[in-house]
Amino acid sequence: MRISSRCEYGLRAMVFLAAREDRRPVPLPEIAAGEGIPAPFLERILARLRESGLVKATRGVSGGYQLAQPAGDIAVGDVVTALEGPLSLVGCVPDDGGCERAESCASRVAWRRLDSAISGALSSITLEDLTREAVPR
Amino acid sequence: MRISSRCEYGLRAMVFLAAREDRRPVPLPEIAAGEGIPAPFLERILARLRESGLVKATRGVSGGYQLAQPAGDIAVGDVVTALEGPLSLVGCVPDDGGCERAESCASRVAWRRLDSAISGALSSITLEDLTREAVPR
DNA sequence: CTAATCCCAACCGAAAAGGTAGGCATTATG
DNA sequence: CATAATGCCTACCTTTTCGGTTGGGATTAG
Repeated sequence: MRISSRCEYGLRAMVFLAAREDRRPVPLPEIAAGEGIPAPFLERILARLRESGLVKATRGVSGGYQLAQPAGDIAVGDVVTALEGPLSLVGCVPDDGGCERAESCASRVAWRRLDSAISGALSSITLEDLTREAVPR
Repeated sequence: MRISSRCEYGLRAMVFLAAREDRRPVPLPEIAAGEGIPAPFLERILARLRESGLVKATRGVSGGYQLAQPAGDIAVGDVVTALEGPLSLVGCVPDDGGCERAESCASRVAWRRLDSAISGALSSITLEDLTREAVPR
């Protein structure tokens, strides 16, 4: 089980934006260079984040991207969900997807516990938390 | 983030074996039919589980598969790891993979916490736990 | 006007997922 | 010994996803 590059890059970009205390838009090439992410790829990642309402973009000269909400209001899980789609480990978690065995399925118990462990971890960490923990160089 | 069918099937098969209190080998077609898994696919899944020492196989007539260890000694994480490979969310978790930013990387903090949440959940549930929780029909 | 910037659609190669087909090796049982 | 049930193995196939590129268009500050 591996986090996709898309998701990894996306979180890095969000943290990068969160670390910019000045609230002016940051141009994409600057994020890409700062984080070592291929620019065209990052562009599509930011498009998804924008569609999910996590960042807002300003076009034209001196435009760029900013967080759409305070860093403390954006959880890591919001970023992951925006980029990976809804977190669903198996078809029957969290909702039984029409599988008639679901109620008596022992395996499902395991996936549900895993699901809540993941959801808990991802929703409890905000971008603000991460910028505080980063060691400045 | 989704569990692969391979992994889902694998856990179901393991629980199926664990539920067999009689310790005689269970033929593959019986597992496949009982769990609704394509037999040739299940065969390759069981091969991996055997290579990892989680099940043992007996060939020939009246052969089949059995758990290689008591159900209480096999954690769900063992099954997942056997089928999915080592659980590594990103290249730098749990070990920095030569990334010189790793020490000061804010995102890594998030992945590490997620990693420990997942590892904790997967290692704390055994097959025995699951067979106890299953609702018999 | 022009250069910087975001926006968008199409394409591409590689890998993995999910599954199938067919044949070989082993062994309990009659 | 013959046979049928079983596990073991290799190769193949189709579809989807991943990671990324190309090329062009729309917007806007200076």
